[in-house]
Amino acid sequence: MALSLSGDDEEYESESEQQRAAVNRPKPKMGTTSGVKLPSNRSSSGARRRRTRCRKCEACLRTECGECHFCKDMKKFGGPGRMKQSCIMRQCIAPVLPHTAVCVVCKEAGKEDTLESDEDKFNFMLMECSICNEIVHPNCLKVSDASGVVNDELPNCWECPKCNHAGKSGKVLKQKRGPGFKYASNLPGSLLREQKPVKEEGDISAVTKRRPDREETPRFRAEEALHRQPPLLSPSGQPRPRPEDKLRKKRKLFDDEDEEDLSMRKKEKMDDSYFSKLASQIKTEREDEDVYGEDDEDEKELHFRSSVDRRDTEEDFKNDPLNPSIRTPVGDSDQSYCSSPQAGPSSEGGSETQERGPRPKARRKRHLPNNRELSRELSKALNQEIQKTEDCLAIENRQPLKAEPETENEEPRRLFRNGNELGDQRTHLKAKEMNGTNWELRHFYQSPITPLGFNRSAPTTRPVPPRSPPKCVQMERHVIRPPPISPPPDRLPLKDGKAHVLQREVWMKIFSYLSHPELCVCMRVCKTWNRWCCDKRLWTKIDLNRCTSITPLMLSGIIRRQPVCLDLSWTNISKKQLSWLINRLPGLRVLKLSGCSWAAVSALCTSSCPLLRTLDVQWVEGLKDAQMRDLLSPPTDNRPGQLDNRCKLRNVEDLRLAGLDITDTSLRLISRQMPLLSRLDLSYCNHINDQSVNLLTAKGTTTRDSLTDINLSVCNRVTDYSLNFFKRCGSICQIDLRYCKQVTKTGCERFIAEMSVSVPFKLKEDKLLQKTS
DNA sequence: TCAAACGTCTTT
DNA sequence: AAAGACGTTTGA
Repeated sequence: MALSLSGDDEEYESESEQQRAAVNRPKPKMGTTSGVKLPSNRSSSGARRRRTRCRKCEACLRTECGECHFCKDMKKFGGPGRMKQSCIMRQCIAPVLPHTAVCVVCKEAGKEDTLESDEDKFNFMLMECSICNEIVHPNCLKVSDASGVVNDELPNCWECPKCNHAGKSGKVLKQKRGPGFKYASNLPGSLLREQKPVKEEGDISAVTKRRPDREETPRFRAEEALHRQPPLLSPSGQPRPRPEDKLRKKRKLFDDEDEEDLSMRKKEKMDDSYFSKLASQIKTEREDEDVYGEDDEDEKELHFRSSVDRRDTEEDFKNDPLNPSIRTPVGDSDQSYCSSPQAGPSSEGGSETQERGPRPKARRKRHLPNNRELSRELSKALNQEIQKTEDCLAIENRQPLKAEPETENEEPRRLFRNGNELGDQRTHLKAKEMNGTNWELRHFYQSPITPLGFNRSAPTTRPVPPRSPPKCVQMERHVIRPPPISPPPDRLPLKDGKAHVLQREVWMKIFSYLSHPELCVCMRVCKTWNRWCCDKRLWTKIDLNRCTSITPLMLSGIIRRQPVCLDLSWTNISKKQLSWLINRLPGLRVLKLSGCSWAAVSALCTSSCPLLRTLDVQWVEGLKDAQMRDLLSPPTDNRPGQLDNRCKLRNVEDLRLAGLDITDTSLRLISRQMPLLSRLDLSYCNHINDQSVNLLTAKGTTTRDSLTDINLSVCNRVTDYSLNFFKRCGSICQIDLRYCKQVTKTGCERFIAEMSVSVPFKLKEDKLLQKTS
C-alpha cells in the first residue's frame, strides 16, 4: 500500500514476498524489487521481521470501532473480510518485534526483562536494524568503535553499529515505524496519513526519520475567520476579541525584508548569550549521530511522540528562525482548507449561522495591531512554515511531496551565517532550520486577551458562532510517534566527545525558568536540548487560544508534551482533531473550548476524559440543551469493552457555560451528573433564572454543597430572589451577579447581612459577592 | 488450528 | 496516489 517500496528500495524484500513472487503471485514489476534475490534467511540483510501490535498502547487496548473502513470489511461486522486490516482506531502506536524474534548471533530472545540496569536492558534487548533488518542483542555485537543509532520512534529499532559505522543510509528503510501505522496513515480522512518513500535526491542525512506528511491544514479562510466572533465580554470579565482583530495586516509584520534582520538578530542574540557559548561546545547531534539513552520517567508516560520538533542541527542553531514575528512572509489564507468536522450527536444546532456575512469592515480599521493580531498572523505564518518544513523533510526522508509549496508563498532564502552550507543541501537545510518547533513558537506569542472594555450595550448578544468549516479534501495527515524507548541522555554530549558537566535534571531546573518561547530557542540548539525541552513538565499548560488554524503538527506537538491544561478556545479545531487529541491526552485536566463549534466539541461525547476537571465550553456555537444532554449522558456506545456507563464528565469541578442557550433542563443534568462541580459559569445565559438557581441549590443535589463559585453575571432573568437560594449552599464563596438587571444592591446587602451570622460576605464589586476570610 | 492483521502487490 | 486484495505471519 502506501508504504510499498519505491524503485530504489531494491535491497528490501521480505521472505513472504519472495515466496509470493516465486509461487503465488505474478512476478513483481521491474524496479519494485531487485532482480537479485536476497537470502530469505533473516539473519542476513534484506528480510525483515514483521512486527506485531504491542497490546499495551492505547490503540491496542481499544475495541474495534465497528465503523471504520476496515471494521466494515471484517466478517464480524458483516463485511467480506477481504482487506484483513486492523481497525483504524486500533492501529498500534508502537508495534513490537514478535515473540518469536531472536538474536541472529546467539539465537536467543530479548532478555531485557530479566535485567535491572538500563544499560543491561539495552544490551540484552533485541534490536532490529532498520537498514539491514538484522535483529541482535547489542551485547552480541562485537563492534566496539561505533554505536548504533536508536530509533526512538519504534520499539527495538535502531541502525546497528555495522550499518551506522559503514555509513549506510537508511534509504532502504521502508517503515521505520513498522506496521501498525500503515493504514491508519493512509485512510481517507485519517489523522495519520503518511507517504511512500520517495527517490532519494541529494545528500541527505543518514537516517530517514520519518516526518509527518505535509499537512493540508484545515484553516479558516479569511472571510470565515471574520465570522468567528467571540463575545465582547467573556464571562470572566475578559473582553472578547473582535472580528476586526482578525486577519489584518497580513504581511507587514513579517515581511521578507526582515529576513536579513533575522539572521543578524539571531547572531547577536546567540553571540552574547551563555547558550551560544555552550552551543558551540555541544556536539551537534545529527540524526545519524544521535544515540539515545534510556527512557526517563516522564517520557514513559507519553504514548506518542512526534518528530515534529526533532530536527535540530547545526543549521538550526545557526539559522535560528526564532523570532517568528520578524520572519516569514505570511501567506494568504487562500490555501486555508477547512477540516470537515462531523457534527456530533446533536449537531442540528450548529449550522444556522453559517451563512452569515462579514461584519462591517469599518470596525476593523479601528485599532492598531495588537498582540493577538500578531499571534494570529504568526499562527498563519508558522503554519505555513510547518507545511514547508514538512515538504522539506519529506524530501529529507525521501518521501514524495504531496505538492510543491505554493510559489507565491515560497519562503525566501535566508542569509545564513554559513552560506556555504546552503548549497546543494539547501532543501535539507531548510528543513532543518525550520525544525518542527515552529508551532511551538506560535502560541507563545499569543498575547493574553487584551481588554477591550466592557461593552454593556449589548452584553447578551451571542457572538456569531464560528462557521463550521467546509469539508476538507485532505484532512489531517499526520503521523503520531510512539514515545521514545530511550530517554534523553543524562548529560549533554559535547563536540570533543565528552559530556557536559551538568546533569540533565540540572538542565531541567534551568529550563523550568524559561518561558515557552525561550524553550523553543533552546529546542533548536541540539537534539538533546530539543528532547529535554520537550519534557512535559515544562509544558503543563499549552495555550492555543485563538489560533486560527490547528494543524496536525500542532496536534502531535501537543501530544508529545502531554499538557495538563489545553486551551483551544476560539480555534477551528475539528471534531476529529479534538477527538484525536483527547484520546491521546490521558492526563488532561483542563480543556478550554470556548468559541469552538459544537461540531468540534461534540468530540467529547464519544471520547472519554475521566480526569477532566475544568471544561470551558462557553460560547460554543450550537451548544444547547440537547447537546448538553449528549455531553453529559453516559456513552451510548455499549459495544464489548465499553463498560463505563458513567458520565464522561463526572469529575468536572469547573464548568464554564457562559453564553449558552441552555435552560433548566441542562442544569438538572449538571447537578445530577457532576457531583464535584464547584465552579459554575453561567454568565450570559439568557435562560437562566431564579428557578435555575433553585434547581442548583435544591435539597438533595450535590451542587448544593459542592458549589463554591457561581457566575451569573449578565443573566437578566436572575433576581434578588436567587440570593435566598444561595443561602443554603454550604460551600459558596463567590456569587457573581454583576450586570444582572434584576439584581439590586439592596438585595445583595441584605444577603450579606443575613449571612453575616454564619458566613461573612462582602461586596467585592457591585453585585459581586465574595466570602470574606 | 484459527482469527487477526502485516506488508506488499494489484487495481483503480 | 489511493484504494483494494491477499498471502503469510503471528499469537492465542
